[in-house]
Amino acid sequence: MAGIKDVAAHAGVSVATVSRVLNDSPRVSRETRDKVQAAMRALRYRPNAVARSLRTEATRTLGLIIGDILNPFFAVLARAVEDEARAAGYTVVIGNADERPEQQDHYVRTLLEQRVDGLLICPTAEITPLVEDGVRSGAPVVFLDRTLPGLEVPSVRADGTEAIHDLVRHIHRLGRRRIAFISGPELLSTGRERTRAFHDAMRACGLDIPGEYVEAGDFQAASGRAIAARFLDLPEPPEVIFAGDNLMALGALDEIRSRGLRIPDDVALASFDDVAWFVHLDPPLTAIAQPAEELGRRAVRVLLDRVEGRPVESVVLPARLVIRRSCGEGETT
Amino acid sequence: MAGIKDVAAHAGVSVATVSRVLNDSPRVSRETRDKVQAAMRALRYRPNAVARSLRTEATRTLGLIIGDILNPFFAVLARAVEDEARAAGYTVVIGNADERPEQQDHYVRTLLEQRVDGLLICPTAEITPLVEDGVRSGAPVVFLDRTLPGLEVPSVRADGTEAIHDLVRHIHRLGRRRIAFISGPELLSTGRERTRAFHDAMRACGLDIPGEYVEAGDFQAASGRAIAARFLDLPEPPEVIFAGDNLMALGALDEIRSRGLRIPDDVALASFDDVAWFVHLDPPLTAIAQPAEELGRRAVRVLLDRVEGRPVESVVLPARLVIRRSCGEGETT
DNA sequence: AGAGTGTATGGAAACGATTACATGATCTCT
DNA sequence: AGAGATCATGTAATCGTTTCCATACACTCT
Repeated sequence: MAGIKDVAAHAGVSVATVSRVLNDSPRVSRETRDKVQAAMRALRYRPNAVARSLRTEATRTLGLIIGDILNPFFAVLARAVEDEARAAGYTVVIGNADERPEQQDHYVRTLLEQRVDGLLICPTAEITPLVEDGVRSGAPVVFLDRTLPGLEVPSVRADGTEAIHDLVRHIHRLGRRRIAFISGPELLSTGRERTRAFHDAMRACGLDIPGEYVEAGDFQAASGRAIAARFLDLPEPPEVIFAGDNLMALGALDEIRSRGLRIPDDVALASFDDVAWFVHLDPPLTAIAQPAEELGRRAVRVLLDRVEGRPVESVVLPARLVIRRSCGEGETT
Repeated sequence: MAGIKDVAAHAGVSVATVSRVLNDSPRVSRETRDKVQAAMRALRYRPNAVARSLRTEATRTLGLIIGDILNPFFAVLARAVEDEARAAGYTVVIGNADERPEQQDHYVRTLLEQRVDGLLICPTAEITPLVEDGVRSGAPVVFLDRTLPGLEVPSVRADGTEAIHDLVRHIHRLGRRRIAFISGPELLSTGRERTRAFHDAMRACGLDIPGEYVEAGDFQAASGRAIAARFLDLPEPPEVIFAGDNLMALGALDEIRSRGLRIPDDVALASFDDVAWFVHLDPPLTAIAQPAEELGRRAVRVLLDRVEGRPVESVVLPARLVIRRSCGEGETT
């Protein structure tokens, strides 16, 4: 493949000059520029980004490590990150951690070796030595959606506390009292935060939470289904099941349906995470919507602030309750 | 950041030796290896993939350009591609063309400059000069899901013809005759193929297709809804609406619901593309499932065959009909 | 006319790895 | 014991850019 040298030879100038037109420096005359550009076209020249990156120590590439592309929440996040990055002239490499720490590590290693200019991580579970190391040695990292305690890393995330209070109040007003919660893993900041908010909200409404009414899943559909089954098998089953993310809500939905129970008459269902097609379910699912696109965009901006040496600040955006029909009707908000 | 030189100095050996342990060449003694590895750890050395790629002319990176991450079909595809590539020691960079030719071009340009070792493209619409150029100048490209006529490029795709015949027969057996089709864009090979198969299948069943019963959308939800609306406004509306992809099916579903029509009693609905949550709709949607994971995996293998100089062959996998309840019941297959 | 100021260009050294070739040491075989 | 093979290691060129510095020329100004 043609290189800058070939172009220079073809145009009868030096490589320095070619490089200058490549980076459109003003220090080059009209005619020379034309001559060089003609040569580039003639040779179908494509700049070699690898060589350029080696020299400039910048790849104009961002890494994004997410939990799972198949989870619509992350898909939306990824999409937003990509759009914002492209607008700023960056490419993004997406790594699918599949919620597994080793695989997350695989990607931080690879992306670091790839010398991405910045790294957006939705941390899976606990802090791994590799991540800690990377952060300490100054890699420009920003946490997205989830945080890791004990590390000085800026983060961009949604806070669902307020929305969870709204949800519990909404349910309470509809006259239901026995609410069970399928929580997320204790290891994830989002899991902890939601569990805590749920407890607080229940207390604020004067509601009781029997020990068997809270159980932790792993943010995957299967665990949601299994836990919902245990809830429904209880001598006094809950009137409402609240799932800590959209996949577990789906699992719970399956279990409820397979028992021939009606929603919301026999048992109500609500979900943290709103995804596009919840509205198509019957009944449409009441859910807590995180501002996913906004999170993605803001994360890129914060990361670029870090990369380009501007002061950075963490961002927390509120989630909001979207009332549909799966917890009952007859209320206007 | 520490480079190979620093490691060499720290370990008291030459850079060549360090490089050798890096690529674990057998030509290095036990003790030297240990010494070097110790130095690497001490300096937190991370090989610079950029430099390595420049020298070796290989990036161990694959590019994947898809229509839209938010479309679950592509998400599954992307996921499978990633998994297979990782297993083979490659990283993949995903580009979101958003079904826009300019954006697709943006990514082929970027990825080519990035010197990816191979490129998987789900071509958006017609052939652009850039793609044609790239292919002609020998870039290792494989088309995925869709093909582009007139270019000698291996492709991996699903063939829905048989499944569409099955669907039409299924509907016919249930006693419905008036079937309308929301087709995809004529410019896309998948759009053309499905339309053609639909016509053939109808003819084979001795069914008529009035001109107003076939209209082309753009594979996005909004167009599906608009077209479904026109179908339902016809003096003699169809008994079945068959959508050319999952997003348009969703649009059609919205329109049907908003008119208070029942599925399948008032009008039946079927979709090309099966996505995980169709099963959760009420009623669960009858659909044609493409072997998306398999397509993704095979595409990577074909691409790597090209990259690594083995003989390549295009792959066509059959899609299959998944009968649920949205076209009516009472049939066992 | 000579000094000073710009402007367009070229030469050559980096960037961080890989690798062909050279070298010296040790071993094996007759 | 010396020739040759094998082994561990080092030296230096190279990949395709960017960019610092030097240079040569054309102006302008006094």
